[in-house]
Amino acid sequence: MMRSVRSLSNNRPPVADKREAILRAATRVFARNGYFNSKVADIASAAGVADGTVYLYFKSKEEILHSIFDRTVDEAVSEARKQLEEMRDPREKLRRIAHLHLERLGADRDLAVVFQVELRGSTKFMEEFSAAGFASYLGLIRATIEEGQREGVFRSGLNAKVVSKILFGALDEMATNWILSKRRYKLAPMGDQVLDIFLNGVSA
Amino acid sequence: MMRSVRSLSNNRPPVADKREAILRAATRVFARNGYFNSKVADIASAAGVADGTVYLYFKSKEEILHSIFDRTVDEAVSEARKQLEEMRDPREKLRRIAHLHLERLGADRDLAVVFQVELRGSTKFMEEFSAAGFASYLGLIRATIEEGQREGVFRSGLNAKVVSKILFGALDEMATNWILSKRRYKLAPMGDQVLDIFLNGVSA
Amino acid sequence: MMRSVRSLSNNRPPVADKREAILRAATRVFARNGYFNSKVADIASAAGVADGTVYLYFKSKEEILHSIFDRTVDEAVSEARKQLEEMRDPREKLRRIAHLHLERLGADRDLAVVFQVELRGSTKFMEEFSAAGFASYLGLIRATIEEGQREGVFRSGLNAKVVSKILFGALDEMATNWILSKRRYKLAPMGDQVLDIFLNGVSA
Amino acid sequence: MMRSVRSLSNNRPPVADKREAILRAATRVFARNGYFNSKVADIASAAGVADGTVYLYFKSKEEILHSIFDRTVDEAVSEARKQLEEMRDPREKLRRIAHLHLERLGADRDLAVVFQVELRGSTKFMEEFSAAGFASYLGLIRATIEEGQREGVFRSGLNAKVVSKILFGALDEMATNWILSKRRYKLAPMGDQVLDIFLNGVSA
DNA sequence: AATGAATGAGCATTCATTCAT
DNA sequence: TATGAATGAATGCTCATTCAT
Repeated sequence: MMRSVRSLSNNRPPVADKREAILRAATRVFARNGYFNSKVADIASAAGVADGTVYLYFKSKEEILHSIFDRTVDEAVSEARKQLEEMRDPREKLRRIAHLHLERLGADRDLAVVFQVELRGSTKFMEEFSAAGFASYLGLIRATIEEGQREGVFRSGLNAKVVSKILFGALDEMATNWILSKRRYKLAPMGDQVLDIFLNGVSA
Repeated sequence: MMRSVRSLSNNRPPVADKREAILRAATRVFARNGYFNSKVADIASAAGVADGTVYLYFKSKEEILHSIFDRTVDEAVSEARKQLEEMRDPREKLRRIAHLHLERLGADRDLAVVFQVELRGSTKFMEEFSAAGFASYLGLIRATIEEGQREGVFRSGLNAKVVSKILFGALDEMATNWILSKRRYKLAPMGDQVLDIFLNGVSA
Repeated sequence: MMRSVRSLSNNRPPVADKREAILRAATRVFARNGYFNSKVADIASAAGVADGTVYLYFKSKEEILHSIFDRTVDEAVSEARKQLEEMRDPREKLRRIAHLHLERLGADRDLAVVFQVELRGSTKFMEEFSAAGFASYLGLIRATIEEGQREGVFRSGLNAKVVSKILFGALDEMATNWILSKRRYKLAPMGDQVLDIFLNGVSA
Repeated sequence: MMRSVRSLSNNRPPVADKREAILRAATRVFARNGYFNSKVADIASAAGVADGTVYLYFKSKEEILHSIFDRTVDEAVSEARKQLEEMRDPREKLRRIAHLHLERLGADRDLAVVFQVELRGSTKFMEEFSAAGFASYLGLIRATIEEGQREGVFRSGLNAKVVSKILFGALDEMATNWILSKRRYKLAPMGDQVLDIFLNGVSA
């Protein structure tokens, strides 16, 4: 009986706890030193575990980087999907996507650095990156644009795939510049200026 | 004797020759293996010089990467400035900038890979990157936009700095996607689609 | 309840069971991967116990190797002693020793690999090896030879100690070659050829 | 001209010198600590070179061990071949082989330890070992025995292959015991006792 | 007794950089 | 200028062993 109670309340802590701690520590360490200059030992000590423990949860240093990406994109996509469900206006949907995008990165500078800088540093990763979650994220934008085209809100002559990249690229650049800027400002509001121009540009 | 003949018939300064050869070799090597996985010995052998010779022209491996960037941006900016001089319409100027941007990267895939992928992999570099030539490039776009605003062609309510980043971000994303895509297509024409939306979006 | 039932129906001491299982598993694992490349975790899983359990029966990985040796030599020596008791002719005794020696190794290739290869890889072990059971094994041979000398069957001018090493070395080489050979043949019969020459060589 | 003179007198020193030094140092280090417990850093420092230098001459730690073996066996075989050339009596030839065998190992205890102990510690190596130089060494003994059989000096009923292993095994055991023994004695003279019995055993 | 998660010491190898020639 | 042999600092990962449960 004790066991079943414990099982319910204490099922993943020992595992999930450490995995989480390592992921969080790695985000911090990668953001500060860069992926290649970060030592696994740094991550371990930042996470409060022994070096070897890292390898109980991740196969390699590279897998840690991948996991940060995967987890974040998965969360972002599913959160966005959920919020978009109850919305109708494609313009509003794009605004929401942009807002969520910048909000999430703006809320965690370390995560933003990893996404905007560290994840870009290898073609190999960029390719997998492109193949996996990134595609589903771009697909979300694209579907909304096509939806708007069907509804006659956006110009139908545009290539939705290219258009979605334009929006993504603009948002991505906002995030990158925000990271590099010394002056601190809020990232999320930049989305409005991007959307203003973008929607104006694509509207029918 | 062979040597003296070669000296006579070969007017290019041997120094510039080798510097150039190393830079070109490094672009190729970085593009294929990634910066961190590229060995200085690989670059040297690809350039046809001894390992140590690399250090007669560059202080370090990192400086080679910087030099690739600097040389290209300097050329790009001065070429753009030259061409823009004889133009009046801000819209046409932006079209020209976009075209030159994508034309240059589209003409040299290795260079494009270095610019879109390898140069992004370190915050440190991104910061210097931002500080140096990149700023002057963004400044070029920004000046053109402000010019358009003064002439009443572009909406005056827009923040020219942000607007220039949006355009850059969109073009940048086109370049990155082009590199990662397996299907081969021409990069430069993508500029038209970007400009269509962008100009539509910012026009008064 | 299950447990008590199992306890009742299972007369073999659980301790000896596991110790045996670990020893057997280790012989297999060492033979296949070599001592240094074998992980304690492999042995544990091959034995069907948890990693930590191994340390309830053995102080260290090295002690497992020693135990394999000790158990086998002890068995071999006592079995040989027992069989020799009822024999008189020193020549027949040596034949029996050789036969038992090769029979035992020939019956268990994994054990043979551990004896002929893995046990040789450390001076430290070789020294203890020499000191312990090995000495008693060589002593058995030597005593038989001295016996033969006293009886006038073997030449009395020979140094029994050296002679016993010669016989052991020849048998040992048969075993090593048998392991390394790709072609499968029976090991035990090789003993006859060794004894033929050996006895011929030492006979008075 | 200078060059050709230098080439003649100074062709390998810088290379051969260091390769030699590393090989010698490795023999010493392996003999004292065992192969698996020897660090490449130990070998390097014992050889008076930097760690990295070791890898300019050897691909890996394992290759160093192989090289020690190869060099020694090659030398031993060619030296033996040379000396046997001018001899006729097969019995004398075997005496010479045994003498050279034990003489060489007896003259360099470290080398002997590597040969008798360290080289035995891995099936993988033992197999290559068997395949390469070792085979040619055994072949030398075997050829001499067959020669003796043709001349009617040795019993023709014996399997020369097995007989050669018996002799090798006996000599090998002398060497191993010599290493393990605390009491210091000369190794080479043991060969006479082995040959006494062996020749007696195989003679027609 | 048994478990297996956690530990952390240990190490072969790489490679940017130097410098004697 | 050019060379390339030599350097040695740097680190991801393994795995024997421990110990709380």
